[in-house]
Amino acid sequence: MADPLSRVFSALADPTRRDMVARLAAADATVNELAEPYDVTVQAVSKHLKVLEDAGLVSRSRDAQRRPVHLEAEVFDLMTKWIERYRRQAEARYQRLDAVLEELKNRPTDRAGRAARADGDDADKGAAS
Amino acid sequence: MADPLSRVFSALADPTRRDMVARLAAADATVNELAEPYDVTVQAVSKHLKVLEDAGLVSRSRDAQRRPVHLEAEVFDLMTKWIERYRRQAEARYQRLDAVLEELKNRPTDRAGRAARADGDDADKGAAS
DNA sequence: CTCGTATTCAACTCATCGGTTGACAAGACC
DNA sequence: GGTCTTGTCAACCGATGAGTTGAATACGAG
Repeated sequence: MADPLSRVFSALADPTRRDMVARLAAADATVNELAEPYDVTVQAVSKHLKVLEDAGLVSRSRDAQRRPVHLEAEVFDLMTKWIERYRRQAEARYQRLDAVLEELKNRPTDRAGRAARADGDDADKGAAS
Repeated sequence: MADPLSRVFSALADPTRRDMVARLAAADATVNELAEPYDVTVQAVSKHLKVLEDAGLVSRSRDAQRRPVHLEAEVFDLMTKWIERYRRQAEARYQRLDAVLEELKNRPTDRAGRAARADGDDADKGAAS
């Protein structure tokens, strides 16, 4: 799964990982500190951190044998941008719903869907698996 | 995987699904229309739609044997709220980084991480797997 | 050098995911 | 009533994910 957006979304699709991010938003922490509240092994948490790190959500520095984990908030922008784009688009479409209905009335032989098309903006194309 | 947030994130973790959402933002579409650009079977696309529907991102009405698919933009808010919350928190923390460093200087015997803690806001708690 | 602590690596299990093929249900069309 | 179209359901397959245990690495403290 190469693309960054997929990595970020799927990293946050796990409640444990989301909780870690929430805690890291408050303060940096070591692996052991992070692991403490959950009843899974430290190894499992280490794996979760690797996922978050691969997604760019988190970075680790080095302090003796400790590896403090730090939240990288910038990556959030990647998601918010994607989301906001299509949310706005969908909402705009909702706003002019009456206009669409109007156009459908004018061509009753045509099937739905087709009519409203053609203003399509096909970003993210070719990203299909 | 019960919780709604996980469902939404993981639904959007797939590029094909994300592309469908992008196209649905422009216009409603039938399953076959949606399937056309991808070189997978219609059944696969039907499955993808089920995932999106379970996440609440999409709804289907009935028009004879067709099932027009419609994007439900409201669910996006769930994500944006979550994201914005922790992004803001993390950025605020970044802003007052110098203050934190100051405090660390005052207690040089204490280990990092510990010091910055205790202002923690532990939302989403109990959501851990 | 040895010991304890913090973290990761390796190998394994089990469940879920994305995809397939094949059969089936529901309507429109003749 | 047949048949074509649209869509879903069921069973299966290979890959990946989240978890485990057990061993290895890296470093600081005696």
